[in-house]
Amino acid sequence: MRRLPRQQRSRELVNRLIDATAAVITERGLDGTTTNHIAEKAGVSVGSLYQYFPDKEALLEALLERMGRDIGTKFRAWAEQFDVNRYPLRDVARTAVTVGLYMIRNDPLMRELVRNWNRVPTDRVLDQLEQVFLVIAQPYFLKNYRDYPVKNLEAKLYVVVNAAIFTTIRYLLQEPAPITEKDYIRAMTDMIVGLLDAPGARTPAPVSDPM
Amino acid sequence: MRRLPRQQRSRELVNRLIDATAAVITERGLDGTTTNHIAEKAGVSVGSLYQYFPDKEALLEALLERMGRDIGTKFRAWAEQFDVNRYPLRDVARTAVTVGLYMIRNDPLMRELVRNWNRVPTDRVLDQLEQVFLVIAQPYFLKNYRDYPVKNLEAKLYVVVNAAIFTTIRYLLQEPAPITEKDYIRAMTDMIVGLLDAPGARTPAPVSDPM
Amino acid sequence: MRRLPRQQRSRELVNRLIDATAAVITERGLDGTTTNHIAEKAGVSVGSLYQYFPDKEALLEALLERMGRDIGTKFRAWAEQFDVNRYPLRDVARTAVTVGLYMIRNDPLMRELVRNWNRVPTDRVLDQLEQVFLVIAQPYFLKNYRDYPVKNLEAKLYVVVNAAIFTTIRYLLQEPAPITEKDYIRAMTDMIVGLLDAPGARTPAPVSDPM
Amino acid sequence: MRRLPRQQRSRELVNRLIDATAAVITERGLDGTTTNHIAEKAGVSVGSLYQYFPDKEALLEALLERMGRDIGTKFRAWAEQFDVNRYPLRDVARTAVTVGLYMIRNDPLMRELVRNWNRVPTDRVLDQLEQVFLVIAQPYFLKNYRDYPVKNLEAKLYVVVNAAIFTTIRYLLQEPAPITEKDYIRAMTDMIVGLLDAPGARTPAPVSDPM
DNA sequence: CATGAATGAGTATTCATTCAT
DNA sequence: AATGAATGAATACTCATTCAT
Repeated sequence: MRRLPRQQRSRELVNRLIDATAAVITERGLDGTTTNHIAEKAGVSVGSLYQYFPDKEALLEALLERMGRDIGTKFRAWAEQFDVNRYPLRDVARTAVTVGLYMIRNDPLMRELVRNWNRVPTDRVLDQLEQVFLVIAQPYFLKNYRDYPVKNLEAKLYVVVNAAIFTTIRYLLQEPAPITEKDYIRAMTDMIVGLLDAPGARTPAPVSDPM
Repeated sequence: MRRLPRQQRSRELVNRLIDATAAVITERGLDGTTTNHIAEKAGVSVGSLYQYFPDKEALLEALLERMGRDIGTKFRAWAEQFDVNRYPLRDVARTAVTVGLYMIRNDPLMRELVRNWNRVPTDRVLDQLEQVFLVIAQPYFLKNYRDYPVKNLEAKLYVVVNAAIFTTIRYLLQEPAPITEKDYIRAMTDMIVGLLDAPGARTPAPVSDPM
Repeated sequence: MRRLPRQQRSRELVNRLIDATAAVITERGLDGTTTNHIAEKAGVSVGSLYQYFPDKEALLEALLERMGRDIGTKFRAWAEQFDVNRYPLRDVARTAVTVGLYMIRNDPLMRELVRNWNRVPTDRVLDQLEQVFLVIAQPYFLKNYRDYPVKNLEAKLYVVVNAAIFTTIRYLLQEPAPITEKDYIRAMTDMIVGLLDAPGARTPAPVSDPM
Repeated sequence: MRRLPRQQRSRELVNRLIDATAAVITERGLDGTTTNHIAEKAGVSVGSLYQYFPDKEALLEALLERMGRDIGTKFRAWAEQFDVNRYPLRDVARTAVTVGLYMIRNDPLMRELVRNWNRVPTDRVLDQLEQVFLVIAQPYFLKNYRDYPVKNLEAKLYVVVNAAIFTTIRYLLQEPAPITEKDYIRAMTDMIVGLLDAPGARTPAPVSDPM
C-alpha cells in the first residue's frame, strides 16, 4: 500500500504535464507553446518536466498517444453501444462520419492539432483510428457479407478510413466551407458505401441499396 | 522603348524570386529556407525581395499558385490529349490516380511541400486541382451520363477529389507503405468509381461495370 | 563489533565516490561528468554524495589528490628500485621523462585531466610531483655532486620539474606532433642535464663559461 | 575613395567586436562572457555579432589571433631594436624571459586567457611565439655559432620555447609564488642557456659528454 | 528603385544543489 | 543517514523584417 506513492506521484505528474500541454496548445496555439509555459501551467519547474520527458516532442507524442487511446475507446464504446452490426452499412458510415466531424469541430485542441497534423506525431492517433475502424469493420463484414466477401478488404479499408479522416480534416480547415455540412456528410457516406458495398465489390451483388 | 521595361523587369524579377524560392526549398527543405537565401539565389537583395512580396508567406503563395496553374495546365492537356471522354470512368480514374501518385513521388519540391502541406497555402494548388477535375468531369458526366445524371455531383466531386489527393499524400508520407502501390491504386480507383458510377448514384442504374 | 563500521563505511563510500568520479570522467569526458552520473555509478544517491563532499569540485580535488599520491608512490618506488643514485644524471632524466610521457599517454583518465588541466585542481598532483622529484633529486645531488654543489638547487629543480611536466603536456596535446617523440625526449633530457649538470652550474667550474 | 566604406565599416565593426570580447573577458572572466554581453559592449545587436562571426569560438579565435600578431610584432620589434645578435645568449634569454613574464603579469586579459589556456585556441598565440623565437634564434645561432652549430636545433628550440612559455604560465598562476621572481628568471635563463650553449651541445664538444 | 547591414525577441535544454520524507 | 524529486537560472543562436543610404 505504500508501494505506489512514488509511481503514483510520477504518473500523476506525467498526466499533469500532458494536461498542461493540451491546455497550453489550446490557449496559445502549437507555435506559441513552449516547454516553460507547459511547466508553469503544470505547476512544476522546467527541470521536472525534463525529468519525465526527454524533450518537447516526447510531450507531444504522449499527448497524441493519449488522445489516440481516448478516441479509440470512445469509438469502440460507440460501436458497441450502437450495436453497429445491426444496422446497414450506410447508417453505420453516416453516423461514424457525423460523429467524427463533430468531434473535431467541437474540440479546439483537436482543431489546432489537426491544423498542424504534419508537424505532430499524428500517427499516434491515426494508427489508433485505423485499427478501431478495422476492428469495427471486420466483424461487420464477416457477419453481414459472409456470403459475399468483399474483395481486397484490407486495402479498401485503408483507403476508405484515411480518405474519411483526411477529407474531413480538409473540409473542416477550409474557410468558408465549399459545400454544406449535410452535403458533405451525404457524399462522404456515399463514397464509403460505394467502395465497400458496390455491386462488383462483392462477388455476386446482392440487393441494391434503397437510398 | 522604355515603356515596358519596368513592368517587364518587375515580372521577370517576380518570376526569378519564385524560381529561387522553389530552388531553395528543394535544396534546403522548407525549414531551411530563409528570405535571405531566396534573395541571394535570385541574385537580388532582400530589400528588393520585400519590394515585390510583402512577406515570406506571399512568396510561398505565389509559388504554390504557379504550381497550381502548372499542374492544372498539365492535367488539362493530359485530359485533352488522352481524350478522356472516350474512356470508361474506371480507366480515367485509374490513370489520373496513377499520374498524380507519380507526379508527387518524382518531384522533390512537391514532396517537400506535400510533407508540409499544412504550413503552406496548399489551397492555391488544391483549388486548381478541384477546378481541373471539375472541368474535366463535368463534360464527361454530361456526355456519358446524360440520360442518367449523377445526383449531387458538385459535392461528390469535392469529396472525391479531396479524398484522392489527401489520401494519396497520406499514403506517400507513410513509411513503410502499409499496402502495395498496386493495391492502393486499385482501391482508390474503386472508391472513385464506386461513388460516381454506383447503382443508385444515377437515377436508373445502367450496365454494371465489367471491372 | 559495530565500532568501526561507521567510519569504515564512510571511508569506503568516499573511495567508491572517487572511483566513480574517475570512471565517469574516463567514460564521458570531464564535460560530460555530472554529480548525478557519479552518484549513480557509485550506487548511491546524489544526496549521499553531498553528505560526503561539499560540492563537485571537492570530488575532483579528492580524485586529483589521490592520483597525486599514487603517482608519487609509483615514482618513489621506481626511484628506489631503479637505484637512481647509481646512474649518471642523463640516464635518470631520460628515463624519468620517458616514463612520464608514456604514463600520461597510456592512461585515458590522465589524458582527459591533462587536457583540462586548468579547470581542475592540478596542483594536487603537481605539488606531489615536485616533491617527489625534489626528494629524489636532493640525495642524488648530495651524493653525486657533494664536492661541487649545484647553485640555487631549489629554484632550478622547480623550474626543471615544471618545465618537464608542462612541456610534455603541451607536446602530448599538440596534433599533429611537431617533432618526433625521440627528438622530444632527447631535447628534454638535454635541457634537464644542461641545467643541472652544466659546467658553471657547480661551484668550481671545470671550464669557465665564456659567456 | 568611396570604395572602402563598406569594407571599412565591416573591419571597424569586427575590431570593435574583438575589443568588446577582450573587454568583457577582462571584466567578467572567460566563463562569465556571453555573446550578448559582447554585443552589448560593442554597441551592436547580437544579430550583428553573428553576421560577422559564425559563433562564439570564432570570436575567441580572432581575439587570440590578434593577440598573437601583436605579441609577435612586439617581440620582433624588441629583437630588432635590442639588436639581439650583439649580445651573448645569456643576456638575450634573460631579457626575453623577463619581458614575457612582465607582459603576462601586467595584462589582466592575458592572465585570464593564460589561466584558461586549454579552453581557448591558444595555438593562435603559441604558434606565433614559436615562430618569433625561431626567427630570432636562427640567425642568432647562424651568426654566433657558425663554427659550432648546435645539434638538433629545431627540437631544442621547440622544447625550450614551450618550456619557457608554459613554465612561466605555471609560475604566474601559482599562489603564493613558490620561489622569488629573481630566482625564477635566473633558473629559467640557466636552463635556456644550458640547453643551447652547453658544451656538447655544439659539434666539437670541448669535453665529451659522458653519456 | 536597390541595397544589405542591423535588429532583437524568442526558446529548448542542462545540471549543481537542496530538502522533505 | 539516505533518498531522489524538484529546482530554475543561465545561454548560444536564428531569421523575418526594416530603413538609412
